[in-house]
Amino acid sequence: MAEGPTITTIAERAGVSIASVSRVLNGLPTREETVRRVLAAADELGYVPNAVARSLKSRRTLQVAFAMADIGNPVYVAMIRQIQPVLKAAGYRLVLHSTDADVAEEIDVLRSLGERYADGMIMSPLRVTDDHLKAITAARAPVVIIGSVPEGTPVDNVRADSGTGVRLALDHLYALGRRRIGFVDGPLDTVPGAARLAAYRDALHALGLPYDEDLVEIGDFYRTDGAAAAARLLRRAGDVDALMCANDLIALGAYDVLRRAGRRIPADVAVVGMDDTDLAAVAWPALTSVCLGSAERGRAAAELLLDRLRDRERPPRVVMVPPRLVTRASTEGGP
Amino acid sequence: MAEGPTITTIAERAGVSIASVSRVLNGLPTREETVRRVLAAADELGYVPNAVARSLKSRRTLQVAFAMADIGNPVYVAMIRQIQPVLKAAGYRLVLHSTDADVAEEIDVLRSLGERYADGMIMSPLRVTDDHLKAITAARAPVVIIGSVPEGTPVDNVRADSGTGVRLALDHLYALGRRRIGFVDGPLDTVPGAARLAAYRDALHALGLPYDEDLVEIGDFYRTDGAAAAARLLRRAGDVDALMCANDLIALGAYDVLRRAGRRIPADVAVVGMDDTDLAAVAWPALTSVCLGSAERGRAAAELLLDRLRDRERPPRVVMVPPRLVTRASTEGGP
DNA sequence: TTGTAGGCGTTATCAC
DNA sequence: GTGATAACGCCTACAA
Repeated sequence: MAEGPTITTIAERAGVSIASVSRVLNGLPTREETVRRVLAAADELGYVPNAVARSLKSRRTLQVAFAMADIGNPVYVAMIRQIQPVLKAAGYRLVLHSTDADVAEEIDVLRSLGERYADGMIMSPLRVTDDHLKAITAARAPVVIIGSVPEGTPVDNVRADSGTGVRLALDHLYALGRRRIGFVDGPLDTVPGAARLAAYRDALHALGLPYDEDLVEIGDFYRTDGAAAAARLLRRAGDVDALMCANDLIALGAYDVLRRAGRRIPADVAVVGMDDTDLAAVAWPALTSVCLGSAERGRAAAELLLDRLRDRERPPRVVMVPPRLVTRASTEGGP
Repeated sequence: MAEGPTITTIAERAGVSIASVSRVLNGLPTREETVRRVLAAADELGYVPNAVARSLKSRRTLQVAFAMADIGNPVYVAMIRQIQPVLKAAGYRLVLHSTDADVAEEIDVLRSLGERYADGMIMSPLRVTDDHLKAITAARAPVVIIGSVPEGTPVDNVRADSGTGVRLALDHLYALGRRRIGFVDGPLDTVPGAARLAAYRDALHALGLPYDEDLVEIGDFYRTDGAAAAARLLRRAGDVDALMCANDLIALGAYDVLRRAGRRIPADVAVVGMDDTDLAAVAWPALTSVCLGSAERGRAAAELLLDRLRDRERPPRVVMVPPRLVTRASTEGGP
């Protein structure tokens, strides 16, 4: 762990100037003899270029940050799995930020881009406040948002269509003969929470079903909150025959409650989740879930960002990833 | 996204030297008037210090890298969840590397520390080859290994005791009356794969049960491989009444196969996994699993590394995290 | 083709 | 207390 060699060390060893060393190392035209001596010296010394010094000069860090609410949610893991190889192939490292969906922390992370430790950032916020929008446009490096931002916001943006997703799920449940379809949502001040509730109402309307407040409960996007909310719903509307859940974690929470209440899935209550995470396939009965394309969204975001890093001036782009219903055992068969 | 302000900009604006700016910004004793003018200028300009320049000077990046096989395995997610906050509290960012358990890539990642983009690294390799050991000791920054390295290797090291873990599981199965206990392992050239097989043999011996080759199958540490291996095992040893699996993913693969074969869990075949990931609790029936303390190991590794960054000279430390059997429905009741 | 020198933005050591 | 000034390691005009 001695002091590492620098181009100066190499220059001395090879008997040339540091400029020549730099040229050789960067493949610029150089006399063959010089090339040989420099490479030999570099090799003997085990030289590795200092990324920090290079960054200071080049004004590029070859790092990209990814900020999400909680890496415990498999949705984000699915995104990272796609983001990482795309970045890596382009020579970028990935820096991770967990924000706990805390607005102040997300703003902070955006502001931290001013430290120039990364060339750009991918962020997947649950809430998008005015402060977010300000921080995004003020950010010192390009930002790609996974999630919906207000129309016209000048930001590269990858969005899922959870509205259509809810619609797909409700159509499916309706086709199975379910008529008392409950909805367990996440917080209404989050973008997905609000969008999914609206979509639920619209879908009911389109199906000619009444909107019944007793059938709706709000928790948070975690399993335990989902369980609590599902329990409340079940108490209020015991005749529910299907549960639409705003994500897979909530759905698994609902599983726990339904089991404890002695309701069979799907015979008594069909359950649909959202995000189609790995958990959906593992759960028993396997969980029908609306796939919002987390993997595709991650990949698209990474590509948008790389593209943006190549051309800062191109107009912002919006990528829509269509939803897809993945039916499994939790909705098979009738009531 | 204009060129960001630097201490030079501030110095001009405040009518002082860059040295004074630096002093104020670093809280060194300065005349009050100067402090005020500098802070005012910095504030007006929205100054944020450049992390790269600071790193070049200070020779610290305030970044730590974490390298693991595959972020798709919840074990690593559990580690990250602990590592991240610990690092963050100490002012470090987290850089992520997925290596696919590829030895060459892991060596590469270790070597990349020579670029000095991180102050240290936490690595959780499946295989530990001689090349690993060489690369680790040659690394230009401190490395903490999660997993077992040969006795006496001068490296900070956090290890689980999967041997004892296997023993706990087999004792449990034996107590439940199981006598034909199969074992689905991962590759034998991995450290955990080899250790767990040895432990399986020892445990059988201690219990007075014969070692039967037909009861052992090797796959990889993924669900599909686990399923294939379990299927082979089932064909060869149809009378198996329990399956010990080398991790949770394998166990879930075994679930699939057992179900397809019409075997009830646990009535016909009890199943035990390893790692006690989130999946174990979600699966149905809930999976009994040996908790190897992924979370604790992550936290311990982060703390070892931070500690090492404070004192490069202290002797290497080894932290052992004891295993714990978490019993769930997949092993309840007798044959 | 090669070397000298300046600068990227900070910190830190000097004199003043 | 404060201001020049020299690093940190690299890249790149510009000169030779």
